[in-house]
Amino acid sequence: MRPLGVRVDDWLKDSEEVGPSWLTVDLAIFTLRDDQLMVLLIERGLDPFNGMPAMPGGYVQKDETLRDGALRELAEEAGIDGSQLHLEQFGTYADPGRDPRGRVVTVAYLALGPNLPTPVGGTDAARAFWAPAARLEDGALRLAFDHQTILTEALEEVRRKLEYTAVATAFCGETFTLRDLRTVYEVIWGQPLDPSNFRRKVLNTPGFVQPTGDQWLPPTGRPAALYRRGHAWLLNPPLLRAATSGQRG
Amino acid sequence: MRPLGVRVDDWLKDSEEVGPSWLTVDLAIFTLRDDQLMVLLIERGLDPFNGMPAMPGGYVQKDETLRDGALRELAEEAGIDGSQLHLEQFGTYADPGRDPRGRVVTVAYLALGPNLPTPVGGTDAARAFWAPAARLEDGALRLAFDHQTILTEALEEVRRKLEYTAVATAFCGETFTLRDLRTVYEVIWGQPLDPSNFRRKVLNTPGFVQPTGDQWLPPTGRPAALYRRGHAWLLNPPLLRAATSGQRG
DNA sequence: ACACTTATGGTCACAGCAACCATAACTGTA
DNA sequence: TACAGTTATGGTTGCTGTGACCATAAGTGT
Repeated sequence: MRPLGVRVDDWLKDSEEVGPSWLTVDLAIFTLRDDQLMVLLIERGLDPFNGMPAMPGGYVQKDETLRDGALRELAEEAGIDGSQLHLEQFGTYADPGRDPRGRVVTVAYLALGPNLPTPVGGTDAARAFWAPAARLEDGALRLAFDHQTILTEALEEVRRKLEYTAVATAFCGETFTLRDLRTVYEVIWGQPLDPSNFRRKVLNTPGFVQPTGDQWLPPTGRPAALYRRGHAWLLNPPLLRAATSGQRG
Repeated sequence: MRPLGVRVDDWLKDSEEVGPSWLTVDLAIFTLRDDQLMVLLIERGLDPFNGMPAMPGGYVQKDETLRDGALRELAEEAGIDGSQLHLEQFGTYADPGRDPRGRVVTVAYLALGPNLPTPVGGTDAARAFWAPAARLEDGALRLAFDHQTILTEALEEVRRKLEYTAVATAFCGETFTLRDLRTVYEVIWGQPLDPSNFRRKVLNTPGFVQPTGDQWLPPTGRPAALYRRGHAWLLNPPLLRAATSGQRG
């Protein structure tokens, strides 16, 4: 092992309480396929947890920002060009016991995109595949490290952000119909929405979507107007889920 | 320098692209004093940036969780017992150039509490003091590292969370009047709110606050009922700012 | 008794919403 | 061509929550 290439405080040098750590990014990549919310997993090709499913991710290189690292891993492990999709940091996990190799800090990123391609095998990962996001919560999936926790929290973050931000458009292509956008909400929230009311709310929210002027001809039915993302990120008013069951708080 | 005490992947060992990093937590500590939102700063006692104001924080120790590290720094540098206040991770900053000593990753925590005490000088910090949060945005303050960026983002996070969560109660004591709670919103949003309407919204939001049955006698005026925090965290419906000026999105 | 202050409660007009119905514009088939 | 089927779009109605504003309650000190 080579010595550390960093200078540290005098106090730090004398202390045995602080040690170096390894910095990684892990990606919670969600997309919509066949009207289902899917999450990208890889099968680990190395110990620890060899053979187990895990989040795509890897070490952040020297002189690389977290975001750049996330984009690189997105390309390497999932074959996805990240410049087209929504990438957002959402949490950092560093519990001492989370990785048997030592103190490994992972910064988790949310990556959302429209109908992403079937992933090619990456460089490190033995295999990459889409799994229904619902599997994360029914306990039918056992993941490496604390990735089960991370992905569950990522999923909840997506659901919540759908209400208050325009993040739903990240699941649509460059242009999309209101039907496409509504399907995003319906699939992720797991409940049908009234087309007419949805339309009114979206169009009355300034900056949510912009009409392109073009139309899309469905296989059957009336043509639908096409839209693209607006400039707004925070939705005001928010597009709230009906407070049907459960607690409201 | 002692060798690393961690095992790493074969791939990692061979690579010069990945190096160790140092893990710190930095704290954005906000409180209300004299009807002003204040942020806690320390004056650095060490290079780099010796003598400059900075966020309280420090290295995370081995076998310590991020949260425990944040709580320890809260006690060491600010003399604050963190068990009573709201502590929440909100972002991680790791740009290669952010610290001249090398790759230092900092996980930023939001710490919110009611009228916190004037800080005693900490162990590392030369001096700790409260500064008006408004100073963060008027450019009158120059902070060490990227702390200016971090604190500005923290402030925006607080403002936003006020709308959608019950975080405002974190700025109040164990029990509080609706006037106290309203003052939190008024100070942080910088706009007056109608007492009557505020009352109705808060009481109609299930789980936001619970009446204690006790009263508080102000120096003048009618006694006010006392409340404590409710069980709800997400507010439904949210307590939205009036969409007066500016963009709504 | 009175003014002063603050908490609490109510009214009213209006905006946004859910539920529902109606129409438009395309497809394919008899 | 006529028609059913399908989907997008548009409108109506009753209800709920909101902002602006007014009224009352319950303390203080003079």
